[in-house]
Amino acid sequence: MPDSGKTLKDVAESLGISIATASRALAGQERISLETRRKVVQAADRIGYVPNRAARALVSGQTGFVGLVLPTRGHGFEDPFLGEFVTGLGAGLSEHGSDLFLTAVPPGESELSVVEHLVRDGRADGLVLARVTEEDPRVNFLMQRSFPFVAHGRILKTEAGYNWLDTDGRTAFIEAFDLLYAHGHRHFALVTISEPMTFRRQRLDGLNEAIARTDDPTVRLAVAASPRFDRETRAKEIQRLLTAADRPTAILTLFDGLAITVLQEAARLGLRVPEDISVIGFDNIPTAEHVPPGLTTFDTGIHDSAQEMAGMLMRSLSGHSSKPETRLVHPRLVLRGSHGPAPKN
Amino acid sequence: MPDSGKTLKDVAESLGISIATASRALAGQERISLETRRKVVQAADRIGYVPNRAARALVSGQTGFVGLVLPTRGHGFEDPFLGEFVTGLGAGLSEHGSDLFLTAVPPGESELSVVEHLVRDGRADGLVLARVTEEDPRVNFLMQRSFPFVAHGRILKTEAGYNWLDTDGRTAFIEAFDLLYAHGHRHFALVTISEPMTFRRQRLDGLNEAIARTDDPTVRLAVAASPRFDRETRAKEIQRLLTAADRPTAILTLFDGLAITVLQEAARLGLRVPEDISVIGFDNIPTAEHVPPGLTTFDTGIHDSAQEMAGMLMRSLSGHSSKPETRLVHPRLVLRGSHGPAPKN
DNA sequence: ACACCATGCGCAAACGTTTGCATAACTGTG
DNA sequence: CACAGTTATGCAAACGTTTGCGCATGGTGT
Repeated sequence: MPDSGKTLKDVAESLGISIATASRALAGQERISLETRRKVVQAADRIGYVPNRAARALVSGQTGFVGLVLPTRGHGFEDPFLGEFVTGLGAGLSEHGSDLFLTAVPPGESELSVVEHLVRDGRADGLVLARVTEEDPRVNFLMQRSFPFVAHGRILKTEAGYNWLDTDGRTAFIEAFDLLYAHGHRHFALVTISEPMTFRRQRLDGLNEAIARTDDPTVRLAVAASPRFDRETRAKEIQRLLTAADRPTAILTLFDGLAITVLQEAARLGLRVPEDISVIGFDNIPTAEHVPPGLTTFDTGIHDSAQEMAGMLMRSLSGHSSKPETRLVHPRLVLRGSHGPAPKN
Repeated sequence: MPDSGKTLKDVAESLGISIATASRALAGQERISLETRRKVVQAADRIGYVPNRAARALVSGQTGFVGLVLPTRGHGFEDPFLGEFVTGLGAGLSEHGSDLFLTAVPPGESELSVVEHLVRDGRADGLVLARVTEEDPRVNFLMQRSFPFVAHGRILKTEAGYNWLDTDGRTAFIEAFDLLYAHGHRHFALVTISEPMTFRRQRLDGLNEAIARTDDPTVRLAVAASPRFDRETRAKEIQRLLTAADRPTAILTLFDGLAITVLQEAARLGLRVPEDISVIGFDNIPTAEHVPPGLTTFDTGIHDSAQEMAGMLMRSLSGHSSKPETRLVHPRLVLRGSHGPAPKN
């Protein structure tokens, strides 16, 4: 309630001019004498006038806000991803004078309904979507309403038609496989999640593609999937993998969190990394550097990606380019200690 | 521009009633016949009416937004702290129907000027402050304008007078010291930062208090400080500490990031942890669990704290309690492998 | 001298709500 | 049946801005 309340009216009155003139003078574009413009700017500065966002939004339809919908996944970020992502976006948006707002999805509700609500109440000029699923209803909804947005990740069907930036998990997994294959590994495993996230499919595709390309019938692949945030079954699945009679020697994982669990379970079972098994992660979270023997993984440069996404969205907001932009980012392989030659036996 | 645009007027017209009546029916408080209320709610639902935030904000002065000012500290979160903090706030605010927005501080500008601007343009109903410094100008500015806010951390002078939640670093450091002292350590070091953050002072005070209380003249304390985000001089300072003739056997650090650097430098110098030196961190970041030999540290429950801060702010917004709330959270000591008995010599 | 145009400014409407006040309709009482 | 009291509804102002339009003013061309 402590409305500071210096309005355009105050500025105008202090100069004996009309509100309209003051508004135009500050806008800077309209036909206004240089003289008055100078005076108005000066007066505004002296009085401490700051334009009211709500009023401006009401008439212009532009809020200066970009929204990000966050699932409330129990406590905090299971995903270290989000921290970098949010600051990257914030940095990118601030370059264009916009702010980022987060809205948490209440436990009961669906992400889609939250997005629908957001679009309708005019809270945001544009939206950012993270964690796109294969048939993400949010993407389809926003495209249909032609509401400006940018997504991290692709849906299956349409690769264009909207602004997206994605990590090229396919080629990354090919690279990882080739590395391990070159090290003599023939018995692989993939630790993945059960949810239908597009990146899961992409990486699996890459892996299968690489395997097919070797045309080597001795190559085998086991898969262990568990719900993304279910630590318990995750650990169980990995144990199953590591204690199987035909234990794999090379383990690819969908993201570092899974790889770290693999390292832990391996340690518990007395398996040495990388002598007995090689493990490769994805994302290069901070812990990857410190968990022994150092996790070989892919750096996705998520901060910069998010910043670029902000730019994509702002461009599509300003209406300059009506064509959607798309960008595929190639992650960088970070070699550490968790991979090595296949054990001989 | 794709303004969905179902307004109150649409709802009213579809029922042949006035806008005012429709508004009141949806507000739910006013004297309205149960009959019309039912009809209006139903019509609104059918049409897909969602109240326009900007218009509502303009007249009511309430935006439904709470702001958080983020320093853009190079790339991403140097601070794992912020990730948890942001989601905690988001969760807490969503319970009350508010959203959190982040505004990054542009490189040139000061945090204070951003805050001033925020307060004036009516973007937010309230503000959240993080990383409070000893004489934080933001706190003083907001108190003086009696703008609703809640801060994580205290300024030096006033401990009441505004809503704050703080981690009790003083008693935590006493606890840490006592633990190490009981293990026979007599030669201590504190690795800290150069910035005048209040929590730095609090923890140092705690440490000095604990030392004084032993009344043991053989206890010594060395201090190594470096700029918070300057990795290089940080490493140098720590090296200096570890290679000194009278190398300390127990090292307390202001936060886990510093502790991890200590562990790294110790490893590089061939020092064993905890046999040669004990190291204790603060914050219990995810990496703490995985960095060998496991970092003994304090868990601050920052997610829950942030969520509670959201509650404090919302209460002060609703004007229920005009008195500021304050809360001191005691961090929980997490025992891992990085501390042990003092080496004999 | 006239018409004409460019320039600089003001008036007032509009954006979609909320809300104080007036008014209409209804209820019960004498 | 009149009156007061209650209840439900409508009218219109207000929030602070932007912007289309019109109106002066003064300069330029013929």
